[in-house]
Amino acid sequence: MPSSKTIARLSLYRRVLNRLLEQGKSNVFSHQLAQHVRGTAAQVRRDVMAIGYSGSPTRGYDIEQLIQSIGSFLDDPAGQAVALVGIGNLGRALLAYFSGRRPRLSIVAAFDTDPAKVNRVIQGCRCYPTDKLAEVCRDKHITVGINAVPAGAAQETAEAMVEAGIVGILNFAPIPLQLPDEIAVEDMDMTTALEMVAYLARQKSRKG
Amino acid sequence: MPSSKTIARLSLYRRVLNRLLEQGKSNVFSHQLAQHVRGTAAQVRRDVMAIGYSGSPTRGYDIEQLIQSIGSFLDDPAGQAVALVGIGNLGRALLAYFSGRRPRLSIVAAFDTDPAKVNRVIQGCRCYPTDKLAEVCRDKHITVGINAVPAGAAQETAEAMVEAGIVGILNFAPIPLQLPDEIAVEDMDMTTALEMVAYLARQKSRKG
DNA sequence: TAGATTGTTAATCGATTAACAATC
DNA sequence: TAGATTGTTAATCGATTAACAATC
Repeated sequence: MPSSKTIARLSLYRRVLNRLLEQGKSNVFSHQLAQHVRGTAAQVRRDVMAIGYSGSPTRGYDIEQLIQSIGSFLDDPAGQAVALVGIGNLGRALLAYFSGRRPRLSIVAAFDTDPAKVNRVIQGCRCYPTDKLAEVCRDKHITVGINAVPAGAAQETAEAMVEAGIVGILNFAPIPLQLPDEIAVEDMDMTTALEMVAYLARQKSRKG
Repeated sequence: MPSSKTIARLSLYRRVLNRLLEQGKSNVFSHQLAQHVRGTAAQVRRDVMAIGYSGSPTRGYDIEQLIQSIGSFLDDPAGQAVALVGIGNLGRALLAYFSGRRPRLSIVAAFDTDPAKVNRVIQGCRCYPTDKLAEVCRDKHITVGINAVPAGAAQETAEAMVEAGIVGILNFAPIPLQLPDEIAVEDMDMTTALEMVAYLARQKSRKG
């Protein structure tokens, strides 16, 4: 049972490895991979060991095999269906990112309360009215949700998601949701991230 | 010199405190604030101590004073101007979030290579062609940038930002940027976040 | 005063770093 | 074989937790 940080790094490794594969490379050393992800070689080795894959002292890691190891660790073999709630600008950007791109983890339904937005197909994804959430989630076996509604509606939307059987929520609302502990919540806090980068930028420019 | 995690938590505390203030509350105990941010009371007390503010044993923290303490710690008194590069769906969502909302940290210019998008005003923010980046950043004293361009253009865009004098970048590209250490970079990795929430959801539903 | 909370110190826990033997 | 890298173990570092005195 690796830590959630290890999970996050594995996800990133996989994307970098896929790009290296596209560039025609077949193997990679821990320090090379570390450089691409702004990490350390020891960290990479620990993470790879955690999923039970082994490298070779002279060739490092076989990229294709490592990608497959990460996949069999991170991905649900049966696939996981994702619901997006909130079809504003952010929602549409998320549809472009996650609709139909990856077979094992893909947005299969979008929801909004605005009647003008429903019953359309955006980025290949069908849009439904939010009050059909429970019904559609049941029919499509959706277990993961993305909450991209305005701040004021975020808490009640999240509760409706839980009601609909969703057990993991990617949350874009600027304030943490109050949900039962059985629900996995990951906050994408853009305000905090911007304030942090602004603070760190000021510290850096003071030094330099 | 608090850790970057402390910085992130302070940013979140401030938003929660502002909402409590709107609800008419004037003071808050560490465990109450902790509950709102899914943290611990001890953590809250440590963070507050780190910025030199003190509470009272009987009344906890004065909300208005604590907000002000956090502000004088996090915010640049002179304000920091932010540039957004990439006016797609994501960029427009970011403009809605960050354009003109907060006087001390606000997007003051947006950039895109698409001629159809420039020389307009979106969410009160003027749009420029990307090749004017250096010029506009100099004129408007911009030190912070948001990178919201498509993945393929992310690295060269980030380099142009650095060239233009930007020292802190909020990055939405799915692969880490290769930049000098003097630049503060914060990654908003939506792919990792979604994969992580999907993984954790599966673990939770296995248990339950 | 009694009671709950705060700030502070000591103990614990986990993660990172460093050192080293094993391997191709 | 020589050399660089891997996997493993011990040492260090930092952060969290627990215990306690100070305070309103």
